[in-house]
Amino acid sequence: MKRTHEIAEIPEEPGANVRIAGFVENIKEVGRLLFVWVRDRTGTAQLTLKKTEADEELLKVVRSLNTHDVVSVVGVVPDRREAKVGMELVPKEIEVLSRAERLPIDVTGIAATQLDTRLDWRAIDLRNPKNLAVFRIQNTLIKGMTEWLDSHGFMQVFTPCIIGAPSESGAEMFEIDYFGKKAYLRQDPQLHRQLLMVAGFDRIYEIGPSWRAEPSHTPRHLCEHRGCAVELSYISDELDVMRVEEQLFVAGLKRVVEERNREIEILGIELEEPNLPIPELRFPEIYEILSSMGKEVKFGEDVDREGERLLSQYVLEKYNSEAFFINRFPFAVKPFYVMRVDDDPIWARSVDLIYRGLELSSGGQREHRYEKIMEQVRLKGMNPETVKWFTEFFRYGAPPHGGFNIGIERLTMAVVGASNIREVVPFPRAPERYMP
RNA sequence: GCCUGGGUAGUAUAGCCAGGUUAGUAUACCGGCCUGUCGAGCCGGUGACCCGGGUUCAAAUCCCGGCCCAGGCGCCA
Repeated sequence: MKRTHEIAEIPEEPGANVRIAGFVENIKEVGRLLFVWVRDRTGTAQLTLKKTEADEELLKVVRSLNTHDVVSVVGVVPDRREAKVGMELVPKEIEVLSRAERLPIDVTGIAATQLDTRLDWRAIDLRNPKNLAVFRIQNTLIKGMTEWLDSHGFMQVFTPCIIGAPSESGAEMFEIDYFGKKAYLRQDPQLHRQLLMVAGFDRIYEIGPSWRAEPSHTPRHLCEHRGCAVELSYISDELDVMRVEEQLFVAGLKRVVEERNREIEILGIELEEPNLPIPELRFPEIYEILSSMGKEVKFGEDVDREGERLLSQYVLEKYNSEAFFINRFPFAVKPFYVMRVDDDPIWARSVDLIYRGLELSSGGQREHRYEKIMEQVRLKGMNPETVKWFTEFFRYGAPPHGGFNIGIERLTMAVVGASNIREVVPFPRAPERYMP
């Protein structure tokens, strides 16, 4: 191997011999001394050479170094550590594994490069330790969530990404050629998850991508995003779904608070687990709340972005919570498969989770009664034939069920305080970007 | 898709409204100096007006078209 230790693992004892490897971060010459900073994913080490004492060959190598060259270094831990950047080593041997030209972007933050240019050079941009911190946090969120799901009886499954019929909702789908026939990339795995409830799988989750062919030019939309989608059976109503969702959500955040102090510090963010239960606001009361805040929304209509922000503010002031549920959306603005409130059917048992002013998920209770589903297909003005592949199954027994899909990038974005969702995707897909 | 703003060295910006000598600055890069730097410092150097058309004696600057970006809205995860 080209190394014996990652940089953070370099032992403290003077005289210890190690071999590390990483990118050259900086080279400085001060008087009779030469400093080389080498960084790997765990941290930075400073190589210190005294020009008067160092080996000629070694000096030659050091003088030839450029920042971002990839090197492997054999070195010794010195008696006295004076470097403030991290570990210090006296190098004995430096092997250059790869040479770097001048970087096309700034990764230090001194002349910070704009996001779009950074994304052109993403693999290099991702060398910025702040970016690594973002993905470590994302990884920890997912770990916290999947461990919670696994330990609460949920089974991970994978439903198809390629689907044969355009789905129910209004979102545009990417069309693909499927052996000469039209097929589509799913815009949500939700209908197939419901079919697994019909199958009696009972409690499932899926982490996977969805695609939207919407030319959305906003800091919070992607054409390709990933969700943690959960579906469960034998619920009494949508409140059972909310209780699962909030525990899952907190399990992810808790894990980050517990394990990612260093990354939280690198990013300079603040993070607290929300208290449970997460407050719930319902239609039509929401109209009154907004009205009291000076915003009038017509009865039966959805709230817009401004309304969403006002509700976030309301919840923060009244409940001191950064997260809240919106429940009982107007059926008019929701797809055919949601369950309406039987004795007040203009409202649906349809739930969004909002966190730090951002919509993280949609979900709720689904309609499992065949006649009701067909009635709602008609109410939405859909051709029953196009959804028959889905609806037919409900003639043969379906448990009451519900679920939700938490947008992983949205969640990550809110947690790390990113101003653009593309920051939290290694290689984001947006209307004008599909490379690299 | 609509609205607003923008595109100047590798990167980030000033200049544009009131068109006119070598297009300023920071950083990166190259060279030099400096007995411990840690966003090191100091000196010197290389390096740029998005593309196409138009107005004009003269265009980075004004006009038209295109491409691209940011933000807001819509839609949503």
